[in-house]
Amino acid sequence: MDRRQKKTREAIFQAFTELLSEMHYNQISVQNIIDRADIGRTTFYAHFETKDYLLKDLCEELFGHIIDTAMGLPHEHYHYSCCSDTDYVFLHLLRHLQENDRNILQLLSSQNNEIFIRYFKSNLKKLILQQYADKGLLSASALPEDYLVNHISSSFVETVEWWLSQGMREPPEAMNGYFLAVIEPILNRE
Amino acid sequence: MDRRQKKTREAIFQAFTELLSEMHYNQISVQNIIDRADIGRTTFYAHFETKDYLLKDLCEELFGHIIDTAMGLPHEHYHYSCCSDTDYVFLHLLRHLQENDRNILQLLSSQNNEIFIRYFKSNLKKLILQQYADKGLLSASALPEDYLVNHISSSFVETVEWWLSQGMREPPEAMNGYFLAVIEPILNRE
DNA sequence: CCGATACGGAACGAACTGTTCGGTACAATA
DNA sequence: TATTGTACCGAACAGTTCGTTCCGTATCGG
Repeated sequence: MDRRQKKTREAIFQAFTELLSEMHYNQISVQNIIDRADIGRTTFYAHFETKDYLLKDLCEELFGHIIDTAMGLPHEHYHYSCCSDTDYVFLHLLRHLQENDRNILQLLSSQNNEIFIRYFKSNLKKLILQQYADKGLLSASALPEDYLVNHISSSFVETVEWWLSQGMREPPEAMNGYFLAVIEPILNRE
Repeated sequence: MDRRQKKTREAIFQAFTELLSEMHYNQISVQNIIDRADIGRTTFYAHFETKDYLLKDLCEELFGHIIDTAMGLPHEHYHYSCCSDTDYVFLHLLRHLQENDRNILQLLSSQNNEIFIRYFKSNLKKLILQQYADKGLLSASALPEDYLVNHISSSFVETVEWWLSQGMREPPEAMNGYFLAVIEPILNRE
Protein backbone atom coordinates (compact mmCIF):
# COMPACT_ATOMS: atom_id res chain seq x y z
CA MET A 1 0.00 0.00 0.00
CA ASP A 2 1.07 3.53 -0.78
CA ARG A 3 2.90 5.17 2.11
CA ARG A 4 0.69 8.25 1.84
CA GLN A 5 -2.44 6.18 1.98
CA LYS A 6 -1.29 4.26 5.02
CA LYS A 7 -0.25 7.42 6.78
CA THR A 8 -3.59 9.08 6.15
CA ARG A 9 -5.51 6.01 7.27
CA GLU A 10 -3.53 5.91 10.49
CA ALA A 11 -4.09 9.62 11.08
CA ILE A 12 -7.83 9.14 10.69
CA PHE A 13 -7.91 6.17 13.02
CA GLN A 14 -5.85 8.06 15.56
CA ALA A 15 -8.04 11.16 15.44
CA PHE A 16 -11.18 9.06 15.58
CA THR A 17 -9.93 7.07 18.55
CA GLU A 18 -9.07 10.24 20.42
CA LEU A 19 -12.46 11.74 19.74
CA LEU A 20 -14.23 8.55 20.77
CA SER A 21 -12.56 8.71 24.17
CA GLU A 22 -13.61 12.32 24.57
CA MET A 23 -17.21 12.41 23.39
CA HIS A 24 -20.03 10.19 22.25
CA TYR A 25 -20.00 8.68 18.79
CA ASN A 26 -23.22 10.42 17.81
CA GLN A 27 -21.75 13.80 18.66
CA ILE A 28 -18.64 13.33 16.55
CA SER A 29 -18.93 14.92 13.14
CA VAL A 30 -16.90 14.06 10.09
CA GLN A 31 -15.69 17.63 10.24
CA ASN A 32 -14.26 16.96 13.70
CA ILE A 33 -12.33 13.98 12.44
CA ILE A 34 -11.04 15.91 9.44
CA ASP A 35 -9.86 18.79 11.59
CA ARG A 36 -8.23 16.53 14.17
CA ALA A 37 -6.51 14.36 11.58
CA ASP A 38 -5.50 17.49 9.69
CA ILE A 39 -6.49 16.18 6.28
CA GLY A 40 -8.60 17.42 3.42
CA ARG A 41 -12.30 16.79 3.27
CA THR A 42 -11.99 14.97 -0.02
CA THR A 43 -9.34 12.71 1.43
CA PHE A 44 -11.59 11.45 4.18
CA TYR A 45 -14.32 10.44 1.78
CA ALA A 46 -11.75 8.80 -0.47
CA HIS A 47 -10.91 6.47 2.41
CA PHE A 48 -14.28 5.93 4.09
CA GLU A 49 -17.72 6.09 2.61
CA THR A 50 -19.21 7.28 5.89
CA LYS A 51 -18.56 7.61 9.60
CA ASP A 52 -20.27 4.28 10.25
CA TYR A 53 -17.92 2.47 7.89
CA LEU A 54 -14.96 4.08 9.59
CA LEU A 55 -16.21 2.68 12.89
CA LYS A 56 -16.73 -0.71 11.35
CA ASP A 57 -13.21 -0.82 9.91
CA LEU A 58 -11.69 0.30 13.18
CA CYS A 59 -13.53 -2.37 15.13
CA GLU A 60 -12.57 -5.09 12.72
CA GLU A 61 -8.94 -4.14 13.02
CA LEU A 62 -9.10 -4.04 16.80
CA PHE A 63 -11.08 -7.12 17.70
CA GLY A 64 -10.30 -9.22 14.71
CA HIS A 65 -6.64 -8.89 15.62
CA ILE A 66 -7.06 -9.72 19.29
CA ILE A 67 -9.36 -12.67 18.87
CA ASP A 68 -7.42 -14.13 15.98
CA THR A 69 -4.19 -14.18 17.91
CA ALA A 70 -6.01 -15.76 20.83
CA MET A 71 -7.53 -18.39 18.60
CA GLY A 72 -4.20 -19.26 17.10
CA LEU A 73 -2.59 -19.37 20.50
CA PRO A 74 -3.33 -22.85 21.88
CA HIS A 75 -1.92 -24.53 18.84
CA GLU A 76 1.40 -22.79 19.25
CA HIS A 77 1.57 -23.39 22.97
CA TYR A 78 -0.02 -26.66 23.78
CA HIS A 79 3.21 -28.54 23.59
CA TYR A 80 4.72 -26.45 26.35
CA SER A 81 1.65 -25.79 28.41
CA CYS A 82 0.50 -28.24 31.03
CA CYS A 83 -2.65 -26.43 32.10
CA SER A 84 -5.95 -26.65 30.28
CA ASP A 85 -6.33 -24.77 27.02
CA THR A 86 -9.49 -22.95 28.01
CA ASP A 87 -8.02 -21.67 31.25
CA TYR A 88 -5.04 -20.30 29.42
CA VAL A 89 -6.82 -18.67 26.48
CA PHE A 90 -8.97 -16.38 28.59
CA LEU A 91 -6.08 -15.48 30.81
CA HIS A 92 -4.09 -14.62 27.70
CA LEU A 93 -6.94 -12.40 26.49
CA LEU A 94 -7.04 -10.56 29.80
CA ARG A 95 -3.30 -10.02 29.76
CA HIS A 96 -3.46 -8.84 26.20
CA LEU A 97 -6.10 -6.30 27.18
CA GLN A 98 -4.03 -5.12 30.09
CA GLU A 99 -1.28 -4.17 27.70
CA ASN A 100 -3.76 -1.71 26.22
CA ASP A 101 -2.93 -2.49 22.62
CA ARG A 102 -4.01 0.34 20.33
CA ASN A 103 -5.74 2.13 23.20
CA ILE A 104 -8.46 -0.45 23.20
CA LEU A 105 -9.07 0.12 26.89
CA GLN A 106 -9.99 3.76 26.42
CA LEU A 107 -12.54 2.70 23.84
CA LEU A 108 -14.00 -0.10 25.92
CA SER A 109 -14.44 2.16 28.94
CA SER A 110 -15.59 5.26 27.09
CA GLN A 111 -19.16 6.47 26.73
CA ASN A 112 -19.20 4.45 23.55
CA ASN A 113 -18.45 1.12 25.13
CA GLU A 114 -21.72 -0.44 23.98
CA ILE A 115 -20.55 -0.19 20.40
CA PHE A 116 -17.27 -1.92 21.07
CA ILE A 117 -18.75 -4.39 23.48
CA ARG A 118 -20.98 -5.64 20.67
CA TYR A 119 -18.04 -6.22 18.35
CA PHE A 120 -16.05 -7.77 21.14
CA LYS A 121 -18.83 -10.17 21.98
CA SER A 122 -19.57 -11.29 18.46
CA ASN A 123 -15.90 -12.04 17.88
CA LEU A 124 -15.72 -13.85 21.20
CA LYS A 125 -18.46 -16.26 20.26
CA LYS A 126 -16.27 -17.82 17.60
CA LEU A 127 -13.58 -18.32 20.17
CA ILE A 128 -15.99 -19.82 22.71
CA LEU A 129 -17.31 -22.24 20.16
CA GLN A 130 -13.79 -23.37 19.40
CA GLN A 131 -12.90 -23.67 23.06
CA TYR A 132 -15.92 -25.44 24.45
CA ALA A 133 -18.19 -26.89 21.82
CA ASP A 134 -15.57 -29.09 20.22
CA LYS A 135 -14.89 -30.74 23.54
CA GLY A 136 -18.47 -31.63 24.31
CA LEU A 137 -18.46 -29.44 27.40
CA LEU A 138 -21.79 -27.94 26.44
CA SER A 139 -23.59 -31.06 25.35
CA ALA A 140 -24.66 -32.68 28.60
CA SER A 141 -26.50 -29.66 29.91
CA ALA A 142 -30.25 -29.31 29.48
CA LEU A 143 -29.69 -25.83 28.06
CA PRO A 144 -29.56 -25.06 24.31
CA GLU A 145 -26.03 -24.80 23.02
CA ASP A 146 -26.35 -21.33 21.54
CA TYR A 147 -27.91 -20.09 24.76
CA LEU A 148 -24.86 -21.33 26.62
CA VAL A 149 -22.38 -19.91 24.13
CA ASN A 150 -24.11 -16.58 24.41
CA HIS A 151 -24.09 -16.77 28.18
CA ILE A 152 -20.41 -17.60 28.36
CA SER A 153 -19.25 -14.91 25.96
CA SER A 154 -21.47 -12.34 27.64
CA SER A 155 -20.10 -13.31 31.01
CA PHE A 156 -16.55 -12.84 29.83
CA VAL A 157 -17.29 -9.44 28.33
CA GLU A 158 -19.00 -8.32 31.51
CA THR A 159 -16.07 -9.51 33.52
CA VAL A 160 -13.88 -7.25 31.43
CA GLU A 161 -16.32 -4.37 31.79
CA TRP A 162 -16.43 -4.80 35.55
CA TRP A 163 -12.66 -4.94 35.62
CA LEU A 164 -12.43 -1.64 33.79
CA SER A 165 -15.09 -0.02 35.95
CA GLN A 166 -12.98 -0.89 38.99
CA GLY A 167 -9.95 0.77 37.48
CA MET A 168 -8.29 -2.58 36.72
CA ARG A 169 -7.03 -2.85 40.25
CA GLU A 170 -7.07 -6.63 40.27
CA PRO A 171 -4.52 -8.69 38.32
CA PRO A 172 -5.65 -10.62 35.22
CA GLU A 173 -5.29 -13.88 37.16
CA ALA A 174 -7.93 -12.79 39.66
CA MET A 175 -10.36 -11.79 36.89
CA ASN A 176 -9.80 -15.11 35.17
CA GLY A 177 -10.69 -16.72 38.48
CA TYR A 178 -13.91 -14.74 38.80
CA PHE A 179 -14.89 -15.65 35.27
CA LEU A 180 -14.23 -19.34 35.73
CA ALA A 181 -16.09 -19.28 39.04
CA VAL A 182 -19.34 -18.28 37.36
CA ILE A 183 -18.84 -20.47 34.29
CA GLU A 184 -17.31 -23.72 35.47
CA PRO A 185 -20.27 -24.87 37.62
CA ILE A 186 -22.49 -24.89 34.54
CA LEU A 187 -20.19 -26.91 32.33
CA ASN A 188 -20.06 -30.63 31.92
CA ARG A 189 -16.59 -31.28 33.28
CA GLU A 190 -15.79 -34.44 35.15
CA MET B 1 -51.54 18.19 33.63
CA ASP B 2 -53.13 20.04 30.75
CA ARG B 3 -55.00 17.72 28.40
CA ARG B 4 -53.29 19.30 25.40
CA GLN B 5 -49.86 18.74 26.89
CA LYS B 6 -50.57 15.14 27.73
CA LYS B 7 -51.97 14.46 24.27
CA THR B 8 -48.96 15.99 22.56
CA ARG B 9 -46.55 14.08 24.77
CA GLU B 10 -48.28 10.82 23.96
CA ALA B 11 -48.27 11.63 20.23
CA ILE B 12 -44.54 12.25 20.36
CA PHE B 13 -43.85 9.04 22.27
CA GLN B 14 -46.01 7.09 19.85
CA ALA B 15 -44.33 8.53 16.76
CA PHE B 16 -40.91 8.04 18.27
CA THR B 17 -41.64 4.43 19.20
CA GLU B 18 -42.84 3.68 15.69
CA LEU B 19 -39.78 5.24 14.15
CA LEU B 20 -37.47 3.37 16.51
CA SER B 21 -38.90 0.08 15.35
CA GLU B 22 -38.41 1.08 11.71
CA MET B 23 -34.95 2.62 11.65
CA HIS B 24 -31.91 3.26 13.74
CA TYR B 25 -31.93 5.95 16.40
CA ASN B 26 -29.10 7.84 14.74
CA GLN B 27 -31.01 8.05 11.50
CA ILE B 28 -34.15 9.47 13.06
CA SER B 29 -34.32 13.24 12.77
CA VAL B 30 -36.39 15.53 14.93
CA GLN B 31 -38.15 16.48 11.72
CA ASN B 32 -39.20 12.84 11.29
CA ILE B 33 -40.75 12.79 14.73
CA ILE B 34 -42.50 16.10 14.18
CA ASP B 35 -43.98 14.97 10.88
CA ARG B 36 -45.08 11.60 12.24
CA ALA B 37 -46.58 13.07 15.40
CA ASP B 38 -48.19 15.81 13.32
CA ILE B 39 -47.21 18.65 15.60
CA GLY B 40 -45.45 21.98 15.22
CA ARG B 41 -41.74 22.30 15.40
CA THR B 42 -41.98 24.72 18.29
CA THR B 43 -44.16 22.30 20.21
CA PHE B 44 -41.59 19.54 20.11
CA TYR B 45 -38.88 21.72 21.56
CA ALA B 46 -41.30 22.98 24.21
CA HIS B 47 -41.59 19.38 25.43
CA PHE B 48 -38.10 18.00 24.93
CA GLU B 49 -34.84 19.82 24.90
CA THR B 50 -33.33 17.35 22.44
CA LYS B 51 -33.80 13.94 20.88
CA ASP B 52 -31.58 12.38 23.53
CA TYR B 53 -33.76 13.68 26.34
CA LEU B 54 -36.82 12.30 24.58
CA LEU B 55 -35.17 8.90 24.53
CA LYS B 56 -34.24 9.22 28.18
CA ASP B 57 -37.80 10.10 29.20
CA LEU B 58 -39.24 7.27 27.15
CA CYS B 59 -36.91 4.73 28.71
CA GLU B 60 -37.62 5.94 32.21
CA GLU B 61 -41.32 5.55 31.63
CA LEU B 62 -40.92 2.08 30.14
CA PHE B 63 -38.45 0.40 32.47
CA GLY B 64 -39.17 2.38 35.57
CA HIS B 65 -42.74 1.18 35.31
CA ILE B 66 -41.92 -2.46 34.71
CA ILE B 67 -39.28 -2.80 37.38
CA ASP B 68 -41.23 -0.85 39.96
CA THR B 69 -44.26 -3.09 39.63
CA ALA B 70 -41.98 -6.11 39.86
CA MET B 71 -40.31 -4.72 42.97
CA GLY B 72 -43.61 -4.04 44.62
CA LEU B 73 -44.90 -7.45 43.71
CA PRO B 74 -43.52 -9.79 46.38
CA HIS B 75 -44.90 -7.64 49.14
CA GLU B 76 -48.37 -7.88 47.69
CA HIS B 77 -48.17 -11.57 47.00
CA TYR B 78 -46.06 -13.25 49.58
CA HIS B 79 -49.02 -14.09 51.75
CA TYR B 80 -50.59 -16.13 49.00
CA SER B 81 -47.49 -17.49 47.33
CA CYS B 82 -45.81 -20.61 48.58
CA CYS B 83 -42.86 -20.60 46.17
CA SER B 84 -39.71 -18.58 46.66
CA ASP B 85 -39.87 -14.87 46.03
CA THR B 86 -36.92 -14.78 43.70
CA ASP B 87 -38.24 -17.54 41.51
CA TYR B 88 -41.53 -15.77 41.15
CA VAL B 89 -40.28 -12.25 40.51
CA PHE B 90 -38.28 -13.16 37.42
CA LEU B 91 -41.06 -15.30 36.09
CA HIS B 92 -43.41 -12.38 36.59
CA LEU B 93 -41.03 -10.12 34.67
CA LEU B 94 -40.88 -12.56 31.78
CA ARG B 95 -44.66 -12.84 31.65
CA HIS B 96 -44.97 -9.09 31.81
CA LEU B 97 -42.65 -8.78 28.84
CA GLN B 98 -44.59 -11.38 26.92
CA GLU B 99 -47.68 -9.19 27.20
CA ASN B 100 -45.72 -6.62 25.18
CA ASP B 101 -46.73 -3.66 27.30
CA ARG B 102 -46.27 -0.41 25.37
CA ASN B 103 -44.61 -2.24 22.50
CA ILE B 104 -41.54 -2.77 24.60
CA LEU B 105 -40.71 -5.93 22.68
CA GLN B 106 -40.40 -4.12 19.38
CA LEU B 107 -37.95 -1.75 21.01
CA LEU B 108 -35.92 -4.45 22.70
CA SER B 109 -35.57 -6.44 19.49
CA SER B 110 -35.08 -3.52 17.13
CA GLN B 111 -31.79 -2.29 15.73
CA ASN B 112 -31.69 -0.02 18.75
CA ASN B 113 -31.80 -2.74 21.35
CA GLU B 114 -28.44 -1.79 22.87
CA ILE B 115 -29.91 1.47 24.03
CA PHE B 116 -32.85 -0.16 25.77
CA ILE B 117 -30.82 -3.05 27.07
CA ARG B 118 -28.68 -0.58 28.97
CA TYR B 119 -31.67 1.02 30.66
CA PHE B 120 -33.17 -2.37 31.33
CA LYS B 121 -30.02 -3.59 32.97
CA SER B 122 -29.45 -0.58 35.18
CA ASN B 123 -33.01 -0.79 36.47
CA LEU B 124 -32.66 -4.51 37.00
CA LYS B 125 -29.70 -4.09 39.31
CA LYS B 126 -31.90 -2.42 41.90
CA LEU B 127 -34.26 -5.35 41.73
CA ILE B 128 -31.45 -7.91 42.01
CA LEU B 129 -30.04 -6.17 45.05
CA GLN B 130 -33.42 -6.31 46.71
CA GLN B 131 -33.93 -9.94 45.78
CA TYR B 132 -30.58 -11.44 46.67
CA ALA B 133 -28.38 -9.17 48.71
CA ASP B 134 -30.83 -8.78 51.57
CA LYS B 135 -30.98 -12.52 52.00
CA GLY B 136 -27.26 -13.08 52.21
CA LEU B 137 -27.28 -15.22 49.10
CA LEU B 138 -24.28 -13.39 47.73
CA SER B 139 -22.19 -13.17 50.83
CA ALA B 140 -20.61 -16.60 51.14
CA SER B 141 -19.09 -16.57 47.68
CA ALA B 142 -15.51 -15.56 47.14
CA LEU B 143 -16.66 -13.12 44.46
CA PRO B 144 -17.24 -9.41 45.07
CA GLU B 145 -20.87 -8.57 45.61
CA ASP B 146 -21.18 -5.99 42.85
CA TYR B 147 -19.48 -8.36 40.45
CA LEU B 148 -22.15 -10.92 41.21
CA VAL B 149 -25.02 -8.43 40.99
CA ASN B 150 -23.72 -7.34 37.63
CA HIS B 151 -23.38 -10.92 36.48
CA ILE B 152 -26.89 -11.85 37.52
CA SER B 153 -28.60 -8.85 35.98
CA SER B 154 -26.60 -9.26 32.79
CA SER B 155 -27.53 -12.90 32.63
CA PHE B 156 -31.20 -12.11 32.94
CA VAL B 157 -31.06 -9.46 30.24
CA GLU B 158 -29.25 -11.82 27.91
CA THR B 159 -31.78 -14.48 28.60
CA VAL B 160 -34.45 -12.06 27.45
CA GLU B 161 -32.40 -11.11 24.40
CA TRP B 162 -31.90 -14.73 23.46
CA TRP B 163 -35.60 -15.36 23.95
CA LEU B 164 -36.43 -12.54 21.54
CA SER B 165 -33.86 -13.66 19.01
CA GLN B 166 -35.53 -17.07 18.95
CA GLY B 167 -38.89 -15.49 18.24
CA MET B 168 -40.14 -16.14 21.78
CA ARG B 169 -41.03 -19.68 20.92
CA GLU B 170 -40.46 -21.01 24.42
CA PRO B 171 -42.85 -20.22 27.28
CA PRO B 172 -41.75 -17.83 30.05
CA GLU B 173 -41.47 -20.77 32.44
CA ALA B 174 -38.80 -22.40 30.28
CA MET B 175 -36.81 -19.17 30.09
CA ASN B 176 -37.05 -18.75 33.82
CA GLY B 177 -35.66 -22.27 34.09
CA TYR B 178 -32.71 -21.46 31.82
CA PHE B 179 -31.95 -18.36 33.80
CA LEU B 180 -32.06 -20.12 37.14
CA ALA B 181 -29.93 -22.95 35.76
CA VAL B 182 -27.00 -20.61 35.10
CA ILE B 183 -27.47 -18.56 38.27
CA GLU B 184 -28.44 -20.97 41.03
CA PRO B 185 -25.16 -22.96 41.06
CA ILE B 186 -23.27 -19.80 41.96
CA LEU B 187 -25.45 -18.72 44.83
CA ASN B 188 -25.11 -19.63 48.45
CA ARG B 189 -28.34 -21.56 48.90
CA GLU B 190 -28.55 -24.50 51.25
C1' DC C 1 -66.27 34.91 30.26
C1' DC C 2 -61.16 35.80 30.80
C1' DG C 3 -56.48 35.29 31.72
C1' DA C 4 -53.03 31.89 31.14
C1' DT C 5 -50.82 28.76 28.34
C1' DA C 6 -50.18 25.38 24.83
C1' DC C 7 -50.06 24.98 19.90
C1' DG C 8 -48.97 26.20 14.99
C1' DG C 9 -46.38 28.25 11.05
C1' DA C 10 -42.88 30.81 8.91
C1' DA C 11 -38.48 32.12 8.84
C1' DC C 12 -33.56 32.66 10.56
C1' DG C 13 -28.49 31.58 10.87
C1' DA C 14 -25.44 28.12 11.82
C1' DA C 15 -23.63 23.64 11.18
C1' DC C 16 -22.93 19.27 8.84
C1' DT C 17 -23.16 16.23 4.75
C1' DG C 18 -21.48 14.28 0.53
C1' DT C 19 -19.90 15.65 -3.96
C1' DT C 20 -17.38 18.11 -7.76
C1' DC C 21 -13.50 20.32 -9.91
C1' DG C 22 -8.83 21.89 -10.70
C1' DG C 23 -4.36 22.18 -9.02
C1' DT C 24 -0.27 20.28 -6.39
C1' DA C 25 2.85 16.85 -4.26
C1' DC C 26 4.50 12.43 -4.11
C1' DA C 27 5.30 7.37 -5.57
C1' DA C 28 6.75 3.78 -8.56
C1' DT C 29 8.76 2.64 -13.08
C1' DA C 30 11.41 2.81 -17.25
C1' DT D 1 16.11 11.37 -14.90
C1' DA D 2 11.75 11.83 -17.09
C1' DT D 3 7.17 10.10 -17.08
C1' DT D 4 2.87 8.45 -15.60
C1' DG D 5 -0.38 7.37 -12.21
C1' DT D 6 -2.24 8.34 -7.85
C1' DA D 7 -3.04 10.48 -3.46
C1' DC D 8 -3.82 14.72 -1.37
C1' DC D 9 -5.58 19.52 -0.78
C1' DG D 10 -8.79 23.59 -0.98
C1' DA D 11 -12.72 25.89 -2.30
C1' DA D 12 -17.18 25.81 -3.36
C1' DC D 13 -21.89 23.63 -4.11
C1' DA D 14 -26.74 22.38 -2.92
C1' DG D 15 -29.32 19.99 0.36
C1' DT D 16 -30.60 18.85 5.02
C1' DT D 17 -31.01 19.35 9.88
C1' DC D 18 -30.87 21.91 14.06
C1' DG D 19 -32.44 25.00 17.67
C1' DT D 20 -34.47 29.49 18.19
C1' DT D 21 -37.46 33.56 17.55
C1' DC D 22 -41.67 36.01 16.75
C1' DC D 23 -46.47 36.29 16.42
C1' DG D 24 -51.14 34.87 15.81
C1' DT D 25 -54.56 31.31 17.09
C1' DA D 26 -56.90 27.76 19.81
C1' DT D 27 -57.85 25.64 23.99
C1' DC D 28 -57.72 24.98 28.92
C1' DG D 29 -58.97 25.86 33.89
C1' DG D 30 -61.19 28.86 37.06
